[in-house]
Amino acid sequence: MSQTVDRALSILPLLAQGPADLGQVADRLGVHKSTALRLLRTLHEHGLVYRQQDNRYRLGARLFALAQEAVENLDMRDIAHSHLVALNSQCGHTVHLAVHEDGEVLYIDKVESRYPVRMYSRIGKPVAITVAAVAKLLLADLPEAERRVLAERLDYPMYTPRSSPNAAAFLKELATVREQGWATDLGGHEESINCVGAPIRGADGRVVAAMSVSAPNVVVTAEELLTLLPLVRRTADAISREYSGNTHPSKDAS
Amino acid sequence: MSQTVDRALSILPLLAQGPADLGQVADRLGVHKSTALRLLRTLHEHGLVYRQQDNRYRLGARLFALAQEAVENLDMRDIAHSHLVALNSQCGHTVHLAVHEDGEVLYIDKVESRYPVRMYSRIGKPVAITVAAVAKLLLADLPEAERRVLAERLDYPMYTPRSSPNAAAFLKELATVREQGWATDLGGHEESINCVGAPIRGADGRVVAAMSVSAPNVVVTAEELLTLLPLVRRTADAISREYSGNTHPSKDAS
DNA sequence: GATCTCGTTGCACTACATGCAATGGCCATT
DNA sequence: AATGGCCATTGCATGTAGTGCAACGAGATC
Repeated sequence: MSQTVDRALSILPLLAQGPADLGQVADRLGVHKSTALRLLRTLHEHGLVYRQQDNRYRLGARLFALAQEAVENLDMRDIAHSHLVALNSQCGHTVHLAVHEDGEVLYIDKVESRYPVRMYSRIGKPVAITVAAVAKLLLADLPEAERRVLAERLDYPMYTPRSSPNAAAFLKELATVREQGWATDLGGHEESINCVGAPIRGADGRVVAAMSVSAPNVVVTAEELLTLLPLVRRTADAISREYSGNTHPSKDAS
Repeated sequence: MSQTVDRALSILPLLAQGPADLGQVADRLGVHKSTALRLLRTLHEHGLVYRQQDNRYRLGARLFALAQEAVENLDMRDIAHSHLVALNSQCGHTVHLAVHEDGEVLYIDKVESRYPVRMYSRIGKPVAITVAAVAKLLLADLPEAERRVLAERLDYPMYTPRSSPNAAAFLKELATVREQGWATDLGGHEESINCVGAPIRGADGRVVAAMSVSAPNVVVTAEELLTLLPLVRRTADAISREYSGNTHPSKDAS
């Protein structure tokens, strides 16, 4: 909508691939060097790009600060975290929390076996949207039309023989998930990893987040993991209730 | 330099504090609502902001993706990582790698005791620049003038009684570090945590990064930790050599 | 059902971003 | 050393594109 801003922001994914000098940026943007220079300067002032000694530009530190702050200020993460930790201490396995956003699914919290460390290492990396239990939960709740469009748009990489191979199979899987109110990923992403997940709903009943418990085959079989389902669902429901209670607690803060 | 982009980018830190609606954004930007709308739309198209159901905006997923990619593409991190892991496996303690960028110091890698997991949890959070060993190393190598200006600009929070209290003390500390070629943080940030660090230098001898080993008092005393200094320095030097060898290995990649 | 609030849109205006061409610094080549 | 080429930088004239205004519409509130 805004040409100038559009151009400036297009520089970021470009630099994400690696450092580039002024000429390269100008070329790939299709603008004059002086224009590119101005845009880069503005990005630099805001700390989004950094200029290294050789005059090449790369992404800047402020980007991390923003990403960090963004995650920490998510209401959902705040509310859910203690529940996730509690669940983890009961079952010992890795617990994930994820949300859906514009066709992508991303983890916003993770509690790893025994080490209650917020690991953001996965954040930003696209979740395997066609196979992850949390992804199925989040997409299963989309309106029919939106779901179909999204399903057609996706790629269906065969991580393992059990990965959803195409849109039709995926939509069928989503229908099942929608019906039963929970989801699994039994070796669909990595052969030896199984997950059980449950949806977290807002006050209006729509799915706003999803959580899952993951464990490798060598620790517990898929059947054993499934016995955790009631516990997972109870945790998810508890988070749902707490979230519905105070969705916008800090609305007055200005 | 570019007004439009400047305004658009100013929205990001604003949203980092929490979700805001169109009116709030327009007010805090000092522009008309229609203008703010256009900027937000552009940011939205690039995935940097997300529009939630209640029409409030918050930071978007693409931000995480960018931050993630940025870290993974750092030459220094690539080169250093295996060395850090090796050091960790020898001494068992937490190992940090940090760089300096526009007056901020940030961790770009971390290897935690026994769990060779890339933890980005600290990335973005400002390093305690007045006390951390890696910060001292990076700032000590700045040109005289720049160092003074920066030192004056900083805040000097007293995390513990041993924190640098003011610019004068800090500059003196930096002089020492510069002289001896290594640095410590003995309970300056957290009472019970000690660190030893060494600089990583580019081909021209300038400090381009810094690394440190951290351990709590209860595991090893400060004296014992200091015995690791030769090992730390050797590791840092090894990284320096490797880095100097091929600073820009992928320059031909279009 | 009326009123208020907030997001949205079309439009006229001019401020601002753009491309050009010229300058200067840096490195490599002879 | 001197020269030529490359690249970042800058001032300026042009006109495009961003801006604010005002009117519209949807949704909530009483």
